[in-house]
Amino acid sequence: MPSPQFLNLPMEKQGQIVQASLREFAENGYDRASTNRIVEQARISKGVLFKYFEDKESLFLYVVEIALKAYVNAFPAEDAPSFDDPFHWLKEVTMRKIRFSQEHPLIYRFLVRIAKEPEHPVYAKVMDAITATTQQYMAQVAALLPPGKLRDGLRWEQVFFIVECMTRGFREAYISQIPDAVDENFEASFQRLHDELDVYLDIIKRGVYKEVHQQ
Amino acid sequence: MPSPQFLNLPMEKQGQIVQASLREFAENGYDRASTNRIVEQARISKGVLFKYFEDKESLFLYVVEIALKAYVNAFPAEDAPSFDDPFHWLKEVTMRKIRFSQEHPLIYRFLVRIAKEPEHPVYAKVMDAITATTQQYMAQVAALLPPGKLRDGLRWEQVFFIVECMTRGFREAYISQIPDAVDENFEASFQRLHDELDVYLDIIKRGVYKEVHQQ
DNA sequence: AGCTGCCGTGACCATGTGGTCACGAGAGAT
DNA sequence: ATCTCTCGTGACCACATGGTCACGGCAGCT
Repeated sequence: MPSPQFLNLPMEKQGQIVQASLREFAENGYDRASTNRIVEQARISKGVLFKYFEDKESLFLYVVEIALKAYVNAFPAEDAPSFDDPFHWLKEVTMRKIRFSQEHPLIYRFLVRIAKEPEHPVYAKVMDAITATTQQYMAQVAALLPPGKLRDGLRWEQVFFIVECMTRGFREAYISQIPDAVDENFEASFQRLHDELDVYLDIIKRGVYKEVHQQ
Repeated sequence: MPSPQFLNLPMEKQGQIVQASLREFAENGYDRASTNRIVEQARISKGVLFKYFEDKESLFLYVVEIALKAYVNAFPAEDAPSFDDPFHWLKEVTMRKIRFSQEHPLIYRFLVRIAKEPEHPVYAKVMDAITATTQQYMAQVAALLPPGKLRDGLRWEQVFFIVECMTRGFREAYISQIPDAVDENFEASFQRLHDELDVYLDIIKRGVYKEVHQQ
Protein backbone atom coordinates (compact mmCIF):
# COMPACT_ATOMS: atom_id res chain seq x y z
CA MET A 1 0.00 0.00 0.00
CA PRO A 2 2.76 2.55 0.66
CA SER A 3 4.49 4.10 -2.36
CA PRO A 4 7.92 2.80 -3.47
CA GLN A 5 9.30 6.14 -2.29
CA PHE A 6 8.43 5.17 1.24
CA LEU A 7 9.91 1.71 1.02
CA ASN A 8 13.20 3.14 -0.28
CA LEU A 9 13.46 5.40 2.73
CA PRO A 10 16.17 4.60 5.27
CA MET A 11 14.78 2.15 7.80
CA GLU A 12 15.19 4.64 10.58
CA LYS A 13 12.87 7.13 8.95
CA GLN A 14 10.33 4.46 8.09
CA GLY A 15 10.46 3.50 11.72
CA GLN A 16 9.83 7.06 12.85
CA ILE A 17 6.72 7.28 10.73
CA VAL A 18 5.36 3.89 11.70
CA GLN A 19 6.06 4.52 15.38
CA ALA A 20 4.40 7.92 15.33
CA SER A 21 1.37 6.49 13.55
CA LEU A 22 1.11 3.54 15.91
CA ARG A 23 1.15 5.83 18.90
CA GLU A 24 -1.34 8.30 17.48
CA PHE A 25 -3.78 5.57 16.43
CA ALA A 26 -3.32 3.66 19.67
CA GLU A 27 -4.05 6.69 21.79
CA ASN A 28 -6.90 8.17 19.78
CA GLY A 29 -8.42 5.48 17.63
CA TYR A 30 -8.81 5.83 13.91
CA ASP A 31 -11.17 8.78 13.73
CA ARG A 32 -9.69 10.99 16.38
CA ALA A 33 -6.14 10.35 15.23
CA SER A 34 -4.77 13.44 13.52
CA THR A 35 -2.45 13.26 10.55
CA ASN A 36 -1.22 16.69 11.60
CA ARG A 37 0.06 15.27 14.88
CA ILE A 38 1.52 12.25 13.11
CA VAL A 39 3.67 14.33 10.77
CA GLU A 40 4.65 16.52 13.70
CA GLN A 41 5.72 13.52 15.78
CA ALA A 42 7.45 11.84 12.87
CA ARG A 43 9.22 15.09 11.97
CA ILE A 44 8.14 15.08 8.36
CA SER A 45 5.96 17.48 6.43
CA LYS A 46 2.31 17.00 5.75
CA GLY A 47 2.71 16.80 2.01
CA VAL A 48 5.19 13.99 1.95
CA LEU A 49 3.08 11.76 4.16
CA PHE A 50 0.43 11.80 1.48
CA LYS A 51 3.05 11.02 -1.14
CA TYR A 52 4.08 7.98 0.88
CA PHE A 53 0.51 6.90 1.52
CA GLU A 54 -2.54 7.52 -0.60
CA ASP A 55 -4.63 8.67 2.31
CA LYS A 56 -5.16 8.26 6.04
CA GLU A 57 -6.84 4.91 5.66
CA SER A 58 -4.01 3.53 3.55
CA LEU A 59 -1.54 4.57 6.25
CA PHE A 60 -3.70 2.94 8.87
CA LEU A 61 -3.97 -0.32 6.95
CA TYR A 62 -0.21 -0.42 6.50
CA VAL A 63 0.32 0.03 10.21
CA VAL A 64 -2.24 -2.69 10.87
CA GLU A 65 -0.25 -4.94 8.56
CA ILE A 66 2.95 -4.26 10.48
CA ALA A 67 1.27 -4.85 13.81
CA LEU A 68 -0.26 -8.13 12.72
CA LYS A 69 3.04 -9.32 11.28
CA ALA A 70 4.72 -8.67 14.62
CA TYR A 71 1.92 -10.46 16.41
CA VAL A 72 2.05 -13.52 14.20
CA ASN A 73 5.82 -13.70 14.66
CA ALA A 74 5.29 -14.02 18.38
CA PHE A 75 3.64 -17.39 17.76
CA PRO A 76 6.01 -19.31 15.52
CA ALA A 77 4.32 -22.54 14.53
CA GLU A 78 7.55 -24.53 14.58
CA ASP A 79 7.97 -24.23 18.32
CA ALA A 80 4.41 -24.73 19.38
CA PRO A 81 4.66 -26.47 22.72
CA SER A 82 4.36 -30.19 22.98
CA PHE A 83 2.12 -31.09 25.89
CA ASP A 84 0.54 -33.86 27.82
CA ASP A 85 -2.25 -31.59 29.03
CA PRO A 86 -4.06 -28.92 26.96
CA PHE A 87 -3.74 -26.60 29.92
CA HIS A 88 0.00 -26.46 29.35
CA TRP A 89 -0.76 -25.16 25.93
CA LEU A 90 -3.34 -22.68 27.20
CA LYS A 91 -0.83 -21.33 29.64
CA GLU A 92 1.87 -21.09 27.03
CA VAL A 93 -0.36 -19.12 24.68
CA THR A 94 -1.37 -16.74 27.43
CA MET A 95 2.20 -16.18 28.53
CA ARG A 96 3.23 -15.45 24.96
CA LYS A 97 0.49 -12.89 24.66
CA ILE A 98 1.65 -11.27 27.85
CA ARG A 99 5.25 -11.36 26.76
CA PHE A 100 4.28 -9.82 23.46
CA SER A 101 2.42 -7.03 25.25
CA GLN A 102 5.55 -6.27 27.23
CA GLU A 103 7.99 -6.49 24.36
CA HIS A 104 5.85 -4.53 21.90
CA PRO A 105 3.74 -2.32 24.13
CA LEU A 106 2.94 0.17 21.39
CA ILE A 107 1.77 -2.50 18.98
CA TYR A 108 -0.15 -4.22 21.72
CA ARG A 109 -1.99 -1.06 22.71
CA PHE A 110 -2.67 -0.40 19.05
CA LEU A 111 -4.27 -3.80 18.60
CA VAL A 112 -6.23 -3.47 21.82
CA ARG A 113 -7.54 -0.17 20.62
CA ILE A 114 -8.76 -1.71 17.40
CA ALA A 115 -10.46 -4.42 19.39
CA LYS A 116 -12.50 -1.70 21.03
CA GLU A 117 -13.84 -0.30 17.78
CA PRO A 118 -15.98 -3.07 16.35
CA GLU A 119 -17.75 -0.68 14.01
CA HIS A 120 -14.54 -0.02 12.10
CA PRO A 121 -14.12 -1.97 8.85
CA VAL A 122 -10.74 -3.43 9.79
CA TYR A 123 -12.06 -4.78 13.08
CA ALA A 124 -13.20 -8.09 11.64
CA LYS A 125 -10.00 -8.52 9.65
CA VAL A 126 -7.77 -7.91 12.63
CA MET A 127 -9.74 -10.13 14.96
CA ASP A 128 -9.79 -12.89 12.39
CA ALA A 129 -6.03 -12.66 11.95
CA ILE A 130 -5.48 -12.80 15.68
CA THR A 131 -7.69 -15.77 16.33
CA ALA A 132 -6.33 -17.49 13.23
CA THR A 133 -2.82 -17.05 14.60
CA THR A 134 -3.51 -18.78 17.87
CA GLN A 135 -5.69 -21.35 16.17
CA GLN A 136 -2.99 -22.24 13.69
CA TYR A 137 -0.70 -22.41 16.68
CA MET A 138 -3.08 -24.88 18.23
CA ALA A 139 -3.79 -26.89 15.08
CA GLN A 140 -2.04 -29.96 16.37
CA VAL A 141 -3.67 -29.46 19.74
CA ALA A 142 -7.18 -29.74 18.39
CA ALA A 143 -6.52 -33.23 17.15
CA LEU A 144 -4.96 -34.31 20.41
CA LEU A 145 -7.54 -33.06 22.86
CA PRO A 146 -7.78 -35.92 25.31
CA PRO A 147 -11.26 -37.38 25.27
CA GLY A 148 -12.88 -38.44 28.49
CA LYS A 149 -10.99 -36.08 30.72
CA LEU A 150 -13.78 -33.52 30.85
CA ARG A 151 -16.81 -33.91 33.05
CA ASP A 152 -19.87 -35.15 31.20
CA GLY A 153 -21.65 -32.48 29.18
CA LEU A 154 -18.65 -30.20 28.95
CA ARG A 155 -17.02 -29.40 25.63
CA TRP A 156 -13.48 -28.20 25.08
CA GLU A 157 -14.73 -25.10 23.33
CA GLN A 158 -16.45 -24.08 26.53
CA VAL A 159 -13.22 -24.54 28.39
CA PHE A 160 -11.37 -22.42 25.85
CA PHE A 161 -14.03 -19.76 26.10
CA ILE A 162 -13.78 -19.39 29.83
CA VAL A 163 -10.00 -19.44 29.73
CA GLU A 164 -9.96 -16.78 27.06
CA CYS A 165 -12.28 -14.56 29.11
CA MET A 166 -10.18 -15.02 32.20
CA THR A 167 -6.86 -14.36 30.52
CA ARG A 168 -8.19 -11.29 28.80
CA GLY A 169 -9.34 -9.85 32.10
CA PHE A 170 -6.01 -10.91 33.53
CA ARG A 171 -4.06 -9.06 30.87
CA GLU A 172 -6.17 -5.96 31.17
CA ALA A 173 -5.93 -5.86 34.93
CA TYR A 174 -2.21 -6.46 35.24
CA ILE A 175 -0.75 -4.72 32.25
CA SER A 176 -3.23 -2.03 31.38
CA GLN A 177 -0.73 0.76 31.60
CA ILE A 178 2.53 -0.43 30.12
CA PRO A 179 5.27 2.10 29.49
CA ASP A 180 6.64 2.49 25.99
CA ALA A 181 9.98 1.07 27.03
CA VAL A 182 10.48 -2.36 28.53
CA ASP A 183 10.60 -2.39 32.28
CA GLU A 184 13.96 -3.14 33.81
CA ASN A 185 12.83 -5.82 36.24
CA PHE A 186 11.02 -7.43 33.37
CA GLU A 187 11.75 -11.04 34.21
CA ALA A 188 10.80 -10.68 37.85
CA SER A 189 7.34 -9.35 37.15
CA PHE A 190 7.00 -11.87 34.39
CA GLN A 191 7.55 -14.63 36.90
CA ARG A 192 4.92 -13.13 39.23
CA LEU A 193 2.40 -13.12 36.40
CA HIS A 194 3.38 -16.70 35.69
CA ASP A 195 2.51 -17.79 39.20
CA GLU A 196 -0.70 -15.80 39.43
CA LEU A 197 -1.85 -17.16 36.12
CA ASP A 198 -1.26 -20.68 37.42
CA VAL A 199 -3.73 -20.06 40.19
CA TYR A 200 -6.48 -19.08 37.80
CA LEU A 201 -5.79 -21.80 35.28
CA ASP A 202 -5.79 -24.33 38.08
CA ILE A 203 -9.23 -23.17 39.15
CA ILE A 204 -10.62 -23.81 35.71
CA LYS A 205 -8.77 -27.06 35.35
CA ARG A 206 -10.21 -28.44 38.56
CA GLY A 207 -13.58 -27.13 37.48
CA VAL A 208 -13.68 -29.03 34.22
CA TYR A 209 -11.77 -32.26 34.78
CA LYS A 210 -13.41 -35.34 36.12
CA GLU A 211 -10.80 -36.02 38.72
CA VAL A 212 -8.44 -33.52 40.22
CA HIS A 213 -5.12 -33.36 38.46
CA GLN A 214 -2.30 -33.97 40.89
CA GLN A 215 -0.67 -30.68 41.85
CA MET B 1 -27.15 20.51 34.59
CA PRO B 2 -29.86 21.10 32.00
CA SER B 3 -31.64 24.47 32.04
CA PRO B 4 -35.09 24.82 33.69
CA GLN B 5 -36.41 25.34 30.16
CA PHE B 6 -35.51 21.78 29.33
CA LEU B 7 -37.02 20.31 32.48
CA ASN B 8 -40.31 22.11 31.77
CA LEU B 9 -40.52 20.53 28.36
CA PRO B 10 -43.20 17.91 27.83
CA MET B 11 -41.79 14.52 28.79
CA GLU B 12 -42.13 13.25 25.28
CA LYS B 13 -39.83 15.90 23.90
CA GLN B 14 -37.31 15.41 26.69
CA GLY B 15 -37.39 11.74 25.83
CA GLN B 16 -36.73 12.45 22.15
CA ILE B 17 -33.64 14.45 23.02
CA VAL B 18 -32.30 11.99 25.56
CA GLN B 19 -32.92 9.05 23.26
CA ALA B 20 -31.25 10.73 20.30
CA SER B 21 -28.26 11.65 22.45
CA LEU B 22 -27.97 8.17 23.93
CA ARG B 23 -27.95 6.62 20.49
CA GLU B 24 -25.47 9.08 19.03
CA PHE B 25 -23.06 8.74 21.94
CA ALA B 26 -23.48 4.98 22.10
CA GLU B 27 -22.71 4.57 18.43
CA ASN B 28 -19.89 7.07 18.11
CA GLY B 29 -18.40 7.71 21.50
CA TYR B 30 -18.06 11.17 22.96
CA ASP B 31 -15.70 12.72 20.45
CA ARG B 32 -17.15 11.41 17.24
CA ALA B 33 -20.71 12.11 18.33
CA SER B 34 -22.09 15.06 16.41
CA THR B 35 -24.46 17.57 17.94
CA ASN B 36 -25.65 18.25 14.42
CA ARG B 37 -26.89 14.69 14.11
CA ILE B 38 -28.40 14.79 17.58
CA VAL B 39 -30.56 17.81 16.83
CA GLU B 40 -31.48 16.26 13.51
CA GLN B 41 -32.55 12.99 15.15
CA ALA B 42 -34.32 14.76 18.00
CA ARG B 43 -36.08 17.08 15.53
CA ILE B 44 -35.05 20.27 17.26
CA SER B 45 -32.88 23.11 16.09
CA LYS B 46 -29.23 23.52 16.87
CA GLY B 47 -29.67 26.72 18.84
CA VAL B 48 -32.19 25.40 21.31
CA LEU B 49 -30.09 22.41 22.23
CA PHE B 50 -27.47 24.82 23.51
CA LYS B 51 -30.12 26.72 25.41
CA TYR B 52 -31.15 23.48 27.11
CA PHE B 53 -27.57 22.44 27.81
CA GLU B 54 -24.56 24.63 28.30
CA ASP B 55 -22.42 22.63 25.92
CA LYS B 56 -21.84 19.17 24.52
CA GLU B 57 -20.18 17.94 27.67
CA SER B 58 -23.05 19.09 29.85
CA LEU B 59 -25.49 17.20 27.65
CA PHE B 60 -23.28 14.14 27.84
CA LEU B 61 -23.06 14.29 31.62
CA TYR B 62 -26.82 14.58 31.89
CA VAL B 63 -27.28 11.53 29.72
CA VAL B 64 -24.73 9.68 31.82
CA GLU B 65 -26.75 10.61 34.89
CA ILE B 66 -29.93 9.22 33.34
CA ALA B 67 -28.18 6.02 32.31
CA LEU B 68 -26.67 5.45 35.72
CA LYS B 69 -29.99 6.07 37.43
CA ALA B 70 -31.60 3.42 35.26
CA TYR B 71 -28.76 1.03 36.02
CA VAL B 72 -28.93 1.53 39.75
CA ASN B 73 -32.67 0.95 39.67
CA ALA B 74 -32.05 -2.46 38.19
CA PHE B 75 -30.38 -3.50 41.45
CA PRO B 76 -32.81 -2.50 44.20
CA ALA B 77 -31.12 -3.12 47.53
CA GLU B 78 -34.32 -4.23 49.23
CA ASP B 79 -34.62 -7.39 47.19
CA ALA B 80 -31.01 -8.44 47.15
CA PRO B 81 -31.12 -12.20 47.11
CA SER B 82 -30.78 -14.14 50.30
CA PHE B 83 -28.46 -17.08 49.73
CA ASP B 84 -26.82 -20.06 51.26
CA ASP B 85 -24.05 -19.99 48.67
CA PRO B 86 -22.32 -16.87 47.30
CA PHE B 87 -22.65 -18.39 43.84
CA HIS B 88 -26.38 -17.88 43.99
CA TRP B 89 -25.69 -14.24 44.46
CA LEU B 90 -23.12 -14.14 41.66
CA LYS B 91 -25.61 -15.72 39.34
CA GLU B 92 -28.37 -13.35 40.35
CA VAL B 93 -26.18 -10.31 39.71
CA THR B 94 -25.17 -11.58 36.32
CA MET B 95 -28.71 -12.35 35.31
CA ARG B 96 -29.82 -8.89 36.35
CA LYS B 97 -27.10 -7.36 34.24
CA ILE B 98 -28.22 -9.41 31.29
CA ARG B 99 -31.84 -8.57 31.89
CA PHE B 100 -30.94 -4.92 32.08
CA SER B 101 -29.07 -5.12 28.80
CA GLN B 102 -32.16 -6.56 27.16
CA GLU B 103 -34.66 -4.19 28.70
CA HIS B 104 -32.59 -1.05 28.16
CA PRO B 105 -30.44 -1.91 25.16
CA LEU B 106 -29.70 1.70 24.29
CA ILE B 107 -28.57 2.58 27.78
CA TYR B 108 -26.60 -0.62 28.01
CA ARG B 109 -24.74 0.06 24.78
CA PHE B 110 -24.13 3.58 25.94
CA LEU B 111 -22.53 2.39 29.17
CA VAL B 112 -20.51 -0.26 27.38
CA ARG B 113 -19.22 2.40 25.05
CA ILE B 114 -18.07 4.52 27.96
CA ALA B 115 -16.33 1.51 29.42
CA LYS B 116 -14.26 1.39 26.25
CA GLU B 117 -12.98 4.94 26.58
CA PRO B 118 -10.85 4.93 29.72
CA GLU B 119 -9.15 8.16 28.71
CA HIS B 120 -12.38 10.09 29.02
CA PRO B 121 -12.87 12.01 32.29
CA VAL B 122 -16.24 10.43 33.10
CA TYR B 123 -14.86 6.94 32.74
CA ALA B 124 -13.75 6.67 36.36
CA LYS B 125 -16.98 8.14 37.64
CA VAL B 126 -19.15 5.77 35.65
CA MET B 127 -17.12 2.71 36.53
CA ASP B 128 -17.14 3.66 40.18
CA ALA B 129 -20.91 4.08 40.15
CA ILE B 130 -21.37 0.73 38.48
CA THR B 131 -19.12 -1.22 40.80
CA ALA B 132 -20.56 0.66 43.79
CA THR B 133 -24.03 -0.43 42.72
CA THR B 134 -23.23 -4.10 42.67
CA GLN B 135 -21.08 -3.80 45.75
CA GLN B 136 -23.81 -2.10 47.72
CA TYR B 137 -26.02 -4.85 46.40
CA MET B 138 -23.60 -7.33 47.89
CA ALA B 139 -22.89 -5.50 51.14
CA GLN B 140 -24.54 -8.16 53.25
CA VAL B 141 -22.84 -10.82 51.19
CA ALA B 142 -19.35 -9.66 52.06
CA ALA B 143 -19.93 -10.23 55.74
CA LEU B 144 -21.39 -13.67 55.14
CA LEU B 145 -18.79 -15.18 52.85
CA PRO B 146 -18.50 -18.67 54.22
CA PRO B 147 -14.99 -19.28 55.53
CA GLY B 148 -13.30 -22.59 54.92
CA LYS B 149 -15.21 -23.47 51.81
CA LEU B 150 -12.47 -22.35 49.47
CA ARG B 151 -9.40 -24.43 48.76
CA ASP B 152 -6.35 -23.32 50.70
CA GLY B 153 -4.62 -20.27 49.31
CA LEU B 154 -7.65 -19.04 47.42
CA ARG B 155 -9.33 -15.76 48.27
CA TRP B 156 -12.88 -14.76 47.48
CA GLU B 157 -11.70 -11.75 45.59
CA GLN B 158 -9.95 -14.06 43.17
CA VAL B 159 -13.18 -15.95 42.71
CA PHE B 160 -15.07 -12.72 42.06
CA PHE B 161 -12.44 -11.68 39.58
CA ILE B 162 -12.65 -14.78 37.49
CA VAL B 163 -16.44 -14.78 37.61
CA GLU B 164 -16.54 -11.16 36.53
CA CYS B 165 -14.23 -11.90 33.60
CA MET B 166 -16.30 -14.86 32.56
CA THR B 167 -19.65 -13.12 32.79
CA ARG B 168 -18.37 -10.12 30.88
CA GLY B 169 -17.20 -12.34 28.05
CA PHE B 170 -20.50 -14.13 28.32
CA ARG B 171 -22.51 -10.94 27.97
CA GLU B 172 -20.40 -9.71 25.08
CA ALA B 173 -20.62 -12.97 23.20
CA TYR B 174 -24.31 -13.58 23.57
CA ILE B 175 -25.80 -10.13 23.43
CA SER B 176 -23.35 -8.08 21.46
CA GLN B 177 -25.88 -7.02 18.89
CA ILE B 178 -29.12 -6.28 20.67
CA PRO B 179 -31.91 -4.57 18.75
CA ASP B 180 -33.34 -1.32 20.05
CA ALA B 181 -36.66 -2.95 20.81
CA VAL B 182 -37.11 -5.92 23.11
CA ASP B 183 -37.14 -9.24 21.37
CA GLU B 184 -40.50 -10.99 21.30
CA ASN B 185 -39.30 -14.39 22.53
CA PHE B 186 -37.52 -12.64 25.30
CA GLU B 187 -38.23 -15.07 28.09
CA ALA B 188 -37.26 -18.09 26.08
CA SER B 189 -33.80 -16.83 25.23
CA PHE B 190 -33.47 -15.57 28.75
CA GLN B 191 -33.95 -19.10 30.01
CA ARG B 192 -31.31 -20.40 27.61
CA LEU B 193 -28.84 -17.88 28.92
CA HIS B 194 -29.79 -18.94 32.41
CA ASP B 195 -28.87 -22.53 31.73
CA GLU B 196 -25.68 -21.75 29.86
CA LEU B 197 -24.56 -19.45 32.61
CA ASP B 198 -25.10 -22.25 35.12
CA VAL B 199 -22.60 -24.38 33.25
CA TYR B 200 -19.89 -21.77 33.50
CA LEU B 201 -20.59 -20.84 37.10
CA ASP B 202 -20.53 -24.50 38.01
CA ILE B 203 -17.08 -24.84 36.45
CA ILE B 204 -15.71 -22.09 38.64
CA LYS B 205 -17.53 -23.35 41.70
CA ARG B 206 -16.03 -26.79 41.38
CA GLY B 207 -12.70 -25.18 40.71
CA VAL B 208 -12.59 -23.20 43.91
CA TYR B 209 -14.46 -25.23 46.52
CA LYS B 210 -12.74 -27.84 48.60
CA GLU B 211 -15.34 -30.49 47.98
CA VAL B 212 -17.77 -30.59 45.15
CA HIS B 213 -21.05 -28.93 45.95
CA GLN B 214 -23.90 -31.35 45.41
CA GLN B 215 -25.70 -30.54 42.17
C1' DA C 1 -54.30 46.77 17.47
C1' DG C 2 -50.29 47.33 19.64
C1' DC C 3 -46.81 46.03 22.92
C1' DT C 4 -43.86 42.80 25.45
C1' DG C 5 -41.21 38.93 26.35
C1' DC C 6 -39.83 34.46 25.53
C1' DC C 7 -38.85 30.44 22.74
C1' DG C 8 -37.06 28.41 18.69
C1' DT C 9 -34.49 29.12 14.33
C1' DG C 10 -30.69 28.42 11.11
C1' DA C 11 -27.18 31.23 9.00
C1' DC C 12 -22.94 32.10 10.74
C1' DC C 13 -18.23 31.85 13.28
C1' DA C 14 -13.60 30.05 14.61
C1' DT C 15 -11.19 26.00 14.71
C1' DG C 16 -9.37 21.62 13.33
C1' DT C 17 -9.69 18.04 9.86
C1' DG C 18 -7.92 15.15 5.72
C1' DG C 19 -5.87 16.19 1.61
C1' DT C 20 -3.46 19.25 -2.44
C1' DC C 21 -0.16 21.67 -5.05
C1' DA C 22 2.85 25.42 -6.64
C1' DC C 23 7.20 26.15 -5.24
C1' DG C 24 12.14 25.49 -3.99
C1' DA C 25 16.44 23.11 -2.56
C1' DG C 26 19.86 20.42 -4.19
C1' DA C 27 22.21 16.53 -6.61
C1' DG C 28 23.90 14.93 -11.20
C1' DA C 29 24.69 15.50 -15.81
C1' DT C 30 26.28 18.29 -19.59
C1' DA D 1 26.92 27.61 -15.39
C1' DT D 2 22.90 25.72 -16.67
C1' DC D 3 19.44 22.38 -17.09
C1' DT D 4 16.70 18.64 -15.21
C1' DC D 5 14.56 15.91 -12.14
C1' DT D 6 13.36 14.16 -7.75
C1' DC D 7 11.99 14.89 -3.09
C1' DG D 8 10.22 17.59 0.51
C1' DT D 9 7.67 21.79 2.04
C1' DG D 10 3.90 24.34 4.27
C1' DA D 11 0.40 27.57 2.82
C1' DC D 12 -3.82 26.48 1.30
C1' DC D 13 -8.54 24.16 0.26
C1' DA D 14 -13.25 22.37 1.23
C1' DC D 15 -15.58 20.52 4.81
C1' DA D 16 -17.40 19.23 9.45
C1' DT D 17 -17.19 20.39 14.04
C1' DG D 18 -19.01 22.72 18.60
C1' DG D 19 -21.03 26.82 19.66
C1' DT D 20 -23.43 31.83 18.90
C1' DC D 21 -26.77 35.31 18.01
C1' DA D 22 -29.74 38.53 15.48
C1' DC D 23 -34.07 37.64 14.02
C1' DG D 24 -39.04 36.27 13.79
C1' DG D 25 -43.27 34.14 15.37
C1' DC D 26 -46.54 34.05 18.70
C1' DA D 27 -49.01 33.91 23.20
C1' DG D 28 -50.73 36.96 26.65
C1' DC D 29 -51.60 41.30 28.26
C1' DT D 30 -53.44 46.20 27.87
